[in-house]
Amino acid sequence: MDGNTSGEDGNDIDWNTEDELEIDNFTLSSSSSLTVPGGEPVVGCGESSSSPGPSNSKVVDHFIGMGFSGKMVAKAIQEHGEENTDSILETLLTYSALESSPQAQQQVDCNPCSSDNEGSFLDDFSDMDSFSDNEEIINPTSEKEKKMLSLVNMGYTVEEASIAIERCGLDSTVVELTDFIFAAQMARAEDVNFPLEEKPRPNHAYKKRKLLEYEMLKKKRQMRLGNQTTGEDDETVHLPNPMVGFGIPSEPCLKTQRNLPEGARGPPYFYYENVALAPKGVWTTISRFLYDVQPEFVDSKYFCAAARKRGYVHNLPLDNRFPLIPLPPNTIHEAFPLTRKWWPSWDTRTKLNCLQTCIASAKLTERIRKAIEDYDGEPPLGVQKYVLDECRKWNLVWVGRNKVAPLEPDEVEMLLGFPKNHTRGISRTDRYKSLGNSFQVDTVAYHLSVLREMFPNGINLLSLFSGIGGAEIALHRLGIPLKNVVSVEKSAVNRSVVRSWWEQTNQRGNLYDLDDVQQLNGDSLEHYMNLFGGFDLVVGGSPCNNLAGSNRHHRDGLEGKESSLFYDYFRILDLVKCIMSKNN
DNA sequence: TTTAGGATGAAGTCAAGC
DNA sequence: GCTTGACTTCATCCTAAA
Repeated sequence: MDGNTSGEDGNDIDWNTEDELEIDNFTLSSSSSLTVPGGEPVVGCGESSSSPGPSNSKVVDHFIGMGFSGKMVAKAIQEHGEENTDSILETLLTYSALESSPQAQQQVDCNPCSSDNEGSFLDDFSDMDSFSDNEEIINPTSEKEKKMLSLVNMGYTVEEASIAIERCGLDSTVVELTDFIFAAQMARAEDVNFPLEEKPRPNHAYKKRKLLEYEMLKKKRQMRLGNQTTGEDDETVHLPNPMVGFGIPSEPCLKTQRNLPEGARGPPYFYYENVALAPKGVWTTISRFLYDVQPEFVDSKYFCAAARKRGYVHNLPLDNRFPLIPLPPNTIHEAFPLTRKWWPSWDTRTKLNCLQTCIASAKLTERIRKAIEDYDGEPPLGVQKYVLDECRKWNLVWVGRNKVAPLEPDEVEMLLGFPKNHTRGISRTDRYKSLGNSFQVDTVAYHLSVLREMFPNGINLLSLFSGIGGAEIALHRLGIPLKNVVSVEKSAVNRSVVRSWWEQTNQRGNLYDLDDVQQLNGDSLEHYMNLFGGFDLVVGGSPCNNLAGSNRHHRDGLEGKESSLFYDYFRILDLVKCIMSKNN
């Protein structure tokens, strides 16, 4: 398969449903003709009331007779006048539906994209602005109602929508209104005194906009799955024991075939990574968003001398995987033979624990030295336990008599499969941090190895949360030419590491490095995809800060400040799938 | 301002024992 | 089945020194 060609797997996917439009157009009345971002009018599909408006109380009786409350009917008539029965009915149906079940009104087929609608991408909220503007032109008398509909369609209550419009003004865009509501919601959630009168600060606007995207994505997901997802958030994804995924080099044939859900089939191939030991429900959510693909949980201790329990969600084939050669050292003593001389018999470790972003201090190693130096032979069991606990916790190795030490950065590089001195040149603290947040290259390469036969002429890669380029290095070491790489990484230090590696390895392709996944929208993606014909692979390991057990302060799950960027991975992947589907 | 050191547990998995 | 304890965890915040 050529790098620029699309696979056939995705051809049977129904890409044609007007998903975004269905999300936006919650209205139940056929009388509602709205203009969408692409400029095409969309007509609702519900029943309409086209009968001429009867006069006075007959209108009230008419709607009360249909089952609406008198109060609701009066309010609707007050808003639209007795003659405008279509609008009255539309409002009544909306209010009624919202009172019963807002979610129930969104039972629509929600395909990931609208292939006929130019520019109608989920991330592009300027579309929503224009949506409002167009409404204003078409039907200025119902502007408030339409804006309320847009807001309640996003999951806000009628009360929240009404207050937002009242406080921000009728001229406000939908985005401004949602920003306002989010500011209030966040303030309530954090129990912070955030007066409703206070307009959201500009520097918070983008964050709240992201949260809006997240809410919409969640709804989109719920709609796609229908009632199946209701109440299933606590469903636990069980971790395999042993954690060997679908196979490891020493046991490669555990599973070679699987039936991917239809929505997961490429193009492009995708590969997502995060910590396996995340709070309950996280992997269920990740799996649901990523097209119901079951995660592959792998501990990198089966690939190298250090544990690294990670979950990988991908749509790659499973057969004919092969490991990177040479195989990395598999035990501590193989990796660090000089430690063997000083290693006490009562330290039975053969593997290191997970390599993290911080290391033990010199004072701790000094305390350990003092704790054991008084004993000529083996220290008492209590001392042994203290020392072993600290050694396991901080991944200490024996470097002298009674002397333990943390791993040096270049040793961490080696264990994780990076080239020697890959991160050299940045501060020691940054090296540990960047390495601790990176892929284990051999593990990732084993999964990606199936791409080598498919892309002999090279690959176009979209690398999100690139870090220090673990995915790029894995592909390079696999012998897969990197034709075009769009690498998105927030840290300038990490970007410089990847750029330096790119130049030192004499890559013939093109590296485009960007700094913020949140600013990667449909337009920029289309730009790059038109430039070189689409992406073959979308890789990303979004921040784990709020998922990792080591985080004592903000282990907030996928709703955490950093870890919520997972939804940007999904958003961008979904956009790429949409654009590629549209272009084929 | 940058860098490094030190103090700070909870949440979850797993195996053993009952 | 349940309980218990051992074990593990891509970290954050504050302070001091350079």
